[in-house]
Amino acid sequence: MSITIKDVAKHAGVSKATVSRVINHNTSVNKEIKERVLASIEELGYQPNAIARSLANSTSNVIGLILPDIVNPYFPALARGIEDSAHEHGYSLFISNTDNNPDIEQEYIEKMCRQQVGGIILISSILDEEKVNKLAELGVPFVLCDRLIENSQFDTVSIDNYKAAYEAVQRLIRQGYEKIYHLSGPKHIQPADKRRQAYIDAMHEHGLESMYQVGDFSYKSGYERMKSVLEKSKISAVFAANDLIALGAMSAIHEKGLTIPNDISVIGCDDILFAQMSNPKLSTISVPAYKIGATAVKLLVDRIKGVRSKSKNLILNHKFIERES
Amino acid sequence: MSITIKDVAKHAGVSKATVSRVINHNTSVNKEIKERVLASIEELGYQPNAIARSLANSTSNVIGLILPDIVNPYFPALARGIEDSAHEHGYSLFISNTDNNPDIEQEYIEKMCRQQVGGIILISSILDEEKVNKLAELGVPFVLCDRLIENSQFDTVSIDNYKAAYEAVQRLIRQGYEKIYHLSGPKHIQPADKRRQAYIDAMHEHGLESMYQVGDFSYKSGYERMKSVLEKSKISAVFAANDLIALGAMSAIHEKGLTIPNDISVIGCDDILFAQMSNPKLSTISVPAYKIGATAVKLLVDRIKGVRSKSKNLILNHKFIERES
DNA sequence: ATGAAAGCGCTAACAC
DNA sequence: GTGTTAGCGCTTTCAT
Repeated sequence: MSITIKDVAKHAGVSKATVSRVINHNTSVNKEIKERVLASIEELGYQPNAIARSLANSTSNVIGLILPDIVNPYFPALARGIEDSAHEHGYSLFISNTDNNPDIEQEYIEKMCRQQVGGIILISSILDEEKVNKLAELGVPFVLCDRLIENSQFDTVSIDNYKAAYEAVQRLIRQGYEKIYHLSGPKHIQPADKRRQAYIDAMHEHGLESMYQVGDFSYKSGYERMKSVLEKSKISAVFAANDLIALGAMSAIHEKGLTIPNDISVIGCDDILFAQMSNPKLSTISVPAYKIGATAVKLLVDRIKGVRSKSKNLILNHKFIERES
Repeated sequence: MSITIKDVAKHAGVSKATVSRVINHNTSVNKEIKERVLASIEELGYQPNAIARSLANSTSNVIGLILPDIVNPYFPALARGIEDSAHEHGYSLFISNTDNNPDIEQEYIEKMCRQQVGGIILISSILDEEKVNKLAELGVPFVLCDRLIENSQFDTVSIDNYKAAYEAVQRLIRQGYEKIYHLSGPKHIQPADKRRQAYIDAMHEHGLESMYQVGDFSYKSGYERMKSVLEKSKISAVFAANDLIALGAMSAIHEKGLTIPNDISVIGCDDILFAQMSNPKLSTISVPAYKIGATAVKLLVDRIKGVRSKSKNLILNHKFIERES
């Protein structure tokens, strides 16, 4: 068995309560005693048991992260931002992948509640008002990232997906492209919906015809859709809903013997690690994933500590990155 | 406040112990009573408090994962394998990134111990006998992945890095390449050391001169080293210690106006997601990261449950993937 | 400022 | 087979 607060108390010749007071440095304790306790802690190598603490406090220094899939290259940076910031604030981090399955998502939320996490950062599969209301009943603070519902009682962090996509399409149009195809993301995944709508609006507002196809946020999906598009239509540019799709499209374009950007220009979204490693290097909308994560933790910690009660909806800045595609 | 075991006991007209017995279904309880308790649990929506459970058991259904950096594309698949398998076995997962900093690593290990994790999966920065012995004193089960020290008291999972690299180099030699350069990984990172040694041995055993440079496991490092190599030496093939380095090297080669594999052939190691997305697609040694993760959890869970006491050192199979580079 | 004692929600002897 | 009781290690009234 390991050293407990009782051992320290005995060793320092004080009560458990006093030891507790010095390790939580909130209430004041006699300086001399404090030092004696500190010395005992040092000497015995005492480490407070976080579990016991959590039970007594009915909350823990743990936050939960629930996301679709850490293997999707957009998420590692987000997760890293969350992890760094969490540890900075003294929290540990639980992580689970949902594969966008609402049932699994629900299961993990419950599991984390049983663990009495202090709060949860959720990148949800599907979110509607009803679901949000249910979450609120759980009594655990949530921060919603990327996929959110506006004006909920929860804090949220994201970029302005509509604006980002609109600007990107507008940029292509201004460069003279007219046959711009959109390889969209899945229906009902909020950023995909927003980016699609922005594309449609931008095209129509410039008197151009919109052409798009819904599909997965994956390389394979981008590759396959692009392949079929190339067989049917003559297009001059592609706006992909994310970089993975864009990379897949690039592969299909190369396979067809066409060159990028001379024959077809491609732009993506996210700015994942590989956007700068592709050949040619992918031009894309940079989404500050790391910062979104770090910011989400800040909001959550404030909320846990009760610093703030009004919900905050933060929109971080995106940036268009012009590279070679 | 939420529903506790006491509420359920009262509602079902039994003692807390009985409720505890039914939710842990180990000891036998009267079928009728059992159903009554189950009904009460259902009706009240009772969720056992994992924290209280952990305190009483002095262990938790949580395992910790400590790895260098989730943003490095090799690790997401590993982490995902661990997460899936952990949840399958009823465990939650803590995660922390060390950036290969031994002090941070130590800090996280201690933090997880304070959380009374059931066990820890460690991809360590630096591991020597002394350190391993210290870890053993902690009394928490560890499983070492990828970077390990043989014949320790811990379970380990990895591939045979020496063999994998040796085969890859041999393959190049058999194809007629002679001027094979090795872009190695950092010194003292075990897989990097093994791969480097295998390269050196393979070259010498075939009467060829070994040429290599140590560096980071990063794209940038691969790019820069390759650039300088191209200025000085005439080489015909590159064996990179990982895919990120290989991708960086490919970029430098393209920049120089050379083509792959005609002028220079490149092979990597890991088979990260992007190996199959590059242009040309990267030939590489496939490391079964997901499986390594899933296997590590299995070993750990067995160990936690005391199924096995002798340590196991598992070597999973790698596979050479011939693509276009 | 400090100590004694109750309690957080659960499990595990130990009795019956 | 079931209930009673004593913890697990910590925090937090409530006295002093």
